[in-house]
Amino acid sequence: MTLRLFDTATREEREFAPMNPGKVGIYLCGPTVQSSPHVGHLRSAVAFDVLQRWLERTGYRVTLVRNVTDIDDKTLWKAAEAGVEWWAWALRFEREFQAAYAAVGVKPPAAEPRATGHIPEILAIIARLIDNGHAYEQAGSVYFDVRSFDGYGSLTRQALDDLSPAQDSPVEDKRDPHDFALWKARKDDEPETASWDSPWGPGRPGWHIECSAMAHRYLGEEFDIHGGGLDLRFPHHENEQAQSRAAGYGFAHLWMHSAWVTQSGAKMSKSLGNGLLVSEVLEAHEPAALRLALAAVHYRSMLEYSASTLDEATAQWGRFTGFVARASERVGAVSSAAVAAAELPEAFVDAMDDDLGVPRALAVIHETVRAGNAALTAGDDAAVAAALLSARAMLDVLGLDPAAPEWAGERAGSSDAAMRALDSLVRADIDARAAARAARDWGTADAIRDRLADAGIVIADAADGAKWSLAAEG
RNA sequence: GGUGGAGUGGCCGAGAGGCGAGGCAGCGGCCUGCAAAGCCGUAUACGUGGGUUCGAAUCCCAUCUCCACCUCCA
Repeated sequence: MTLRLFDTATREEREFAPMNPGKVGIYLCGPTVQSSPHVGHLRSAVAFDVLQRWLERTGYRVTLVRNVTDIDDKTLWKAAEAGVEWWAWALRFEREFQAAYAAVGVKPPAAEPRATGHIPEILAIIARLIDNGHAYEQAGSVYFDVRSFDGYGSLTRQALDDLSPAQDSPVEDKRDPHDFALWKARKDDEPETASWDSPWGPGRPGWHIECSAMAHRYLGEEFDIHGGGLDLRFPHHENEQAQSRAAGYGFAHLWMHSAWVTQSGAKMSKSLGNGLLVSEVLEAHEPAALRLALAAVHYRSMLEYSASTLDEATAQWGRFTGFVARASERVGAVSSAAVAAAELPEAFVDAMDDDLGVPRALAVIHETVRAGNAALTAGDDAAVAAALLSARAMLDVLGLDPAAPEWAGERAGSSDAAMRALDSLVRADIDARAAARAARDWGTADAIRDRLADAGIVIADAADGAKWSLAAEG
């Protein structure tokens, strides 16, 4: 079976066929950096990170471009309100987004272009659209002429006459109320640093044009996959596609959209103010657990977030890390090269090939871990080794290999100096408790265990002596 | 009004005509000095009403409820 992906444009799963054998170009709409990231933003990033990892695992070389929209109405407005330069405001949140992505193990993209860094490309594509008769200038702004382009609405099946008018600019300047701004003339109350010279006078890019310009610059006239959150389908992606195709470019072959994180059924969003900030969540939970929680639901299904979501994910993560730690101790650690080369169970491959069926893939991982734990109890080291390799290889595809550098060291077993110091202290307690137990002095033994537990250290007795680990957060 | 999506056991979530995915929580058991971890077992589940079929959570018809996009939004 080969990879099949759901294409928003055709509303069906399509067999993935790259333009160039062995290579995949992906353009992913990144954040508008005007406020702090919430877990919904991370869901989209994690979904496409899993896509990238699966493509890479199955032999593709992936070029993923994720833009940063560092100028828009809200950025200017919010920065002004805060009395900060708009570019400083944008950079502050760009850094927050980068930190959040890194925290949950999202691979850095091949390119991370900013809108304001691509004004020449934006001007070029606008000029091309004017020459083509698909755009027109009006009072220093330039608008896309939706009526001039037959394909308008094809991505999301919208009929122009049924839509509410676009409200990004004064309707009176437009030929059709659905026309949208490619270039916005500078307004008197906007800072001069937020405008650039153009053939139509000083101004700044409209919201959609930057993606067309940057996708063209980094991925060419046509590329394989364009991704983003569900809310971007219309108008953003519809407009992007219209601009690029009207300019004569083939643009994206396949469109993928990730679904919401909801709370009590309602979408989490900046404007609703019900967003759970990444920084808040990570204060109380491990980043890997957050990643697991976000990845565990199919990317096209709503993810219902509640107080128990992270607790459950933490429990599952504990199962994975616990098994990997115990199995590695028993049969020896597996190299990352071996993990990368390991054969994956057929059921796992089938699940991932079926439009990234992570929930089914996770079920295979759980079954593997259970079998591995049973083998550990039975003393079947060959089976333990096989389960360990298989489980780590599958978890690696999801970006959740507990032994990978980004997660190793979160728990006990770290080579970090503080952990070594702690280990030496805890060992003294473990020895004292062992002595008490040998003397059948259960009261003393339990008191030691309780005291360590209060400090967040979990003691587990095993056949070959007691082991300690840090309790899971949350 | 237009477009798209969803209703599955206490909870989260797969599946999409026929052996009840998986996880979390719960309950029973094994193991343990007691625990923890682990293992084994454990469920009148598929919004409602009809219909098709030997058989439907899965197909058809009707109906209710919820959500999203069409304004910034992952």
